[in-house]
Amino acid sequence: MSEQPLPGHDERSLRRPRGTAFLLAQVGAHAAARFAERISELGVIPADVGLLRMIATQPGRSQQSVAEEMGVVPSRIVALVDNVERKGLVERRRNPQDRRNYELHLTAEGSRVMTQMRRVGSAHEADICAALDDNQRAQLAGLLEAIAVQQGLTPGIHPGYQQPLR
Amino acid sequence: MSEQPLPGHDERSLRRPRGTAFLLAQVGAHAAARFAERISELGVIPADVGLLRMIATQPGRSQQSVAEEMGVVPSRIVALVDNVERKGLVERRRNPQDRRNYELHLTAEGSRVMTQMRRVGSAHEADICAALDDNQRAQLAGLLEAIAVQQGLTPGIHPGYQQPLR
DNA sequence: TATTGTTATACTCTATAACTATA
DNA sequence: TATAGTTATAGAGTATAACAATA
Repeated sequence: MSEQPLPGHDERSLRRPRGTAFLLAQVGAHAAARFAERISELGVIPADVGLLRMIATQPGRSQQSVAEEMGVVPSRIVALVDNVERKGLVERRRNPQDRRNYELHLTAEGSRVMTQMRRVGSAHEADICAALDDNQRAQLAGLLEAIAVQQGLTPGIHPGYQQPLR
Repeated sequence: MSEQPLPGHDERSLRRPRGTAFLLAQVGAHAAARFAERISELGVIPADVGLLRMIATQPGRSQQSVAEEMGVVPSRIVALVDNVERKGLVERRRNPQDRRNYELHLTAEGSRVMTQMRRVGSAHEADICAALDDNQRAQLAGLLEAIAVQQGLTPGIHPGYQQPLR
């Protein structure tokens, strides 16, 4: 093959063509994967985190309201809640006013996990940004924030997990 | 909906706790999703892209070598190659020297798609970075590059697609 | 015996739609 | 009839391990 005189050592030319958007996706996926790794020590998975946070922020919410905010179909919430309920982090309480729906509440254990999650989050933050000084971290946050706003991203929601990627 | 005391207007307090790492994952996932959307017009999916690029860069590679570089199991490459072969973008040619393996080559159509992919990539880049001026884009690229290097990420490889996220 | 690629199998994740129980 | 939640089903994606052909 005469078209590739340099089989593997031209990393410079391999790296340059990739733009900022690719780098963003790559580093973002890495950050998400490392986060998943870290929280696995708490016995939870990324899919649990958003749900737990929503319940912590607004205890007593219904599954429907969670589904709507997450942008997923209600039947999926069933499995999600089953998951965290099985782990003893959340309980379903019948709403006495309208016995069709449940109120979702954190258990004591669930609250404990949420507290630990904040510690894990800080450690994760420090890990991912280890290459940057304080000034650079603020810069990065500002740039990302600008993109997020301009792209119309919802502040707390990570859409990555329900994307088909087909 | 009889919502909680502060249904949605405490976005500030919802946004702040999320650190730079979360923002990175969120924006990165968004960039990946938008990219997937764009290339779907070319009839390819993100999983195809890395493979096509590797074959374009080093025509004639074997499935094994691709599997190794991608960090996935060889049996998965079978389905991946089946995919792009079915689309008429890649062909398997028996290696006459060692008939156990295949040489992977782009077809004419495959080359055409790769060319269009570069255009799509530029448009995508412009879209994602629309909020930033040239100076800021360079800044962002530099910061991300620093993180990527420090975290030991392989330049051309996007690990996000094979992560279980459990 | 080792290597390249393939197939068989099983498991997870997810969406759709039918179903139940309450209203 | 409408709504909250559930279950049944089917389809995609993926990993593991057994397998065939070739070396």
